[in-house]
Amino acid sequence: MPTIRDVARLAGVSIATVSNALSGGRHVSPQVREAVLAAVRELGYVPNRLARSLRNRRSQTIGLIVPDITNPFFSSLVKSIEQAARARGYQVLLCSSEEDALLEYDLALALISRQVDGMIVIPTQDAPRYLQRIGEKTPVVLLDRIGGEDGLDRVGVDNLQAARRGTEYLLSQGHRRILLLISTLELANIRERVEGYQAALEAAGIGFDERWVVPCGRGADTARVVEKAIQKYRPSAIFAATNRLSLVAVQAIRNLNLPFPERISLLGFDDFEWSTLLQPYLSTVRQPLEEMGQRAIQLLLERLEGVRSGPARVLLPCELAVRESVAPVALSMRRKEVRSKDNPGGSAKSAKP
Amino acid sequence: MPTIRDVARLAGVSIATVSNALSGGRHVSPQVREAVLAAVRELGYVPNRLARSLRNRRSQTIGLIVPDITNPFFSSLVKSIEQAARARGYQVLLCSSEEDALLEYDLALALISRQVDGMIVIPTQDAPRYLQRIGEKTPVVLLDRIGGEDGLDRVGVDNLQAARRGTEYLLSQGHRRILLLISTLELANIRERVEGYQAALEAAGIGFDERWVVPCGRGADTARVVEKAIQKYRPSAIFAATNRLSLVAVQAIRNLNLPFPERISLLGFDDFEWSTLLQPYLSTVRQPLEEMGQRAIQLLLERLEGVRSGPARVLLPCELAVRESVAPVALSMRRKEVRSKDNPGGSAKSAKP
DNA sequence: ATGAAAGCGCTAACAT
DNA sequence: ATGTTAGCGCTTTCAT
Repeated sequence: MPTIRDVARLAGVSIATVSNALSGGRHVSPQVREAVLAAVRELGYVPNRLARSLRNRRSQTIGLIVPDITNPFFSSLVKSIEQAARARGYQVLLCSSEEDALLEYDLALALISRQVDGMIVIPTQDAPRYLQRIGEKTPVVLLDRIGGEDGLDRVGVDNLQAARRGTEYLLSQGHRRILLLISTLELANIRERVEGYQAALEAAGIGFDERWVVPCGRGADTARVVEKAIQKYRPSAIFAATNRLSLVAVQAIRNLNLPFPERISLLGFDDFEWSTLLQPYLSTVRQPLEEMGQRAIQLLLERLEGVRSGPARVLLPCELAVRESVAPVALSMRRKEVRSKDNPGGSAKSAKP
Repeated sequence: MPTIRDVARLAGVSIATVSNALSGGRHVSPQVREAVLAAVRELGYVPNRLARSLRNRRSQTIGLIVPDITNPFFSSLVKSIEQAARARGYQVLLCSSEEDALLEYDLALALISRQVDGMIVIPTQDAPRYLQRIGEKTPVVLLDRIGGEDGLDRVGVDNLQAARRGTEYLLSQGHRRILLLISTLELANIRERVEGYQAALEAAGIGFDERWVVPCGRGADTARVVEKAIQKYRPSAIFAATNRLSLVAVQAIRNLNLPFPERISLLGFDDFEWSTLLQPYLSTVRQPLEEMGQRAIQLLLERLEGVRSGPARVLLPCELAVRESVAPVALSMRRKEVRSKDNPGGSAKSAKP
């Protein structure tokens, strides 16, 4: 690989001049500049960023860790972050932690080791301690999974409001028996969605029963879990708190051969392109991916440029994407509901056919 | 950020000893080693990889460029590559070219600039010239889109055989009117799939008509294009040569309100998890993602370790994933087919109810 | 407008 | 078993 010295020699100038001709540090006469560029072309010279960053103590690079690059929610977020970063002259080093806290830690250290100027992290767990430590020395922005307390900048959505809104929508369609599918209660994100669900139910005068909140975990057999819950509680609607869970819910509904959406409605969380495979088209609570990415970059760059010192918190609202997977509850269902034993809200003012 | 000097000072040893204690270049007495590690912990020292790579002239890093990280086919490939690389002690720098040849070029230079030891590229176009030039100095392995001629290592699937196999399967189900959906003929990958389709048809004594090969491009309105083709040619089956096109095909079929798969069958290319949203479950020609990733890494490391000098070519076979989206062609269809005017194979021995 | 030289943090060759 | 030092490729003073 040719170095700056080779270019200098070929162009008949000093290495300082080459550096300045290329990076524009100071004035270089047009003829010399041309000679340098010609030498660069002839040699196929590409500056060594490692050396440059080492010298500058700045890499113009930010790290990005996401839990699973295979999940369209995260990969869309990645896309918006990369675009925003590129527009501001930064490159991003992208890592996937495979939802593995240990790997995530290793990746974070690897990024530090590569001298990133800052990093954006969607952690596998809320507010990992190691990230706080890193955050004391290197700017860190937490994204999406922003539960827990620490002094880090964070960008996420208002999960409580979003889930409440989604649940209210289901209620407005006459649903009273609403199953909530969640991944795990370990993430504050998810807990807030449960709270939103609960708040909406209670505001509607319907009791909240935590048994109707079904943790599905990550196992391969989660569809079975959902099927059992459906059989046990006979919901008229399912609210899937995660895009993966929409998938699982669909499988369960099909396995049980329930008319969909006539007999059972489904509302998802997170929008994703490939969901159009589903018929009826999936209605979802949509997160503002584009804006989340942009705000994360913005916060990080503010830090890098020393504009701000106190931690910032950005909470974005979600909106409802109403499509076809939620149907008004059937009258027959409502009647049944009143008689039902294990209906948490059966006694309320819900059913009046 | 603490440096190796800080650690040396705190531990009361020389920087060489710190280096050796950490990287294990030569023997260090247990006590000294402990002192060094203690100092490392106390300072929160993380070695500077930039400096290390600069000095070593080796980064233990490989670059990976994929056309679109959002596409599950590519992101799954990424996953398998990262795993294989990690297992061999390499880190990967992942880039998405957004199907943009110019951006791809920039990214490749950026990787060179970061002194990657080699790179794996799924190019946006076949055998880009710039990659050949890079390949003369830095090991490059072409993946998936391996058309064109140059001296680079390549790993891909046997597209001709795969498409032929898929088409034969459709034929075996009685289909004679098979529409082939492709993205663009610019990729050899796709051209080979067309050839495979053609070969299968001709082997079955059915004429090949290039009008039945529908280029869908990347536009937003590709579903309309497919709808029109369906209305014009009235196929009994669609073979989507790309996972994205399976999506488009499904939309078109629905918009046309055709009984699926009874009236029209669909065979996809590339398997992907989220396809289970589709009912009936999508049958596909499945590419061996795992193995493709592993072989790519293997080829690259062989180069890096100088085991091999001539270019290698790995062609992997695909297998059929038979599920539900392909139905035997209905008898009524076969009759209709014989009368049809624009049926490319109508005159052949195809229909004999 | 240009050149010479120091030094970013690290490893390895040469010391002892 | 450990220390000293040159140098990886670059930018940036300090010269001229």
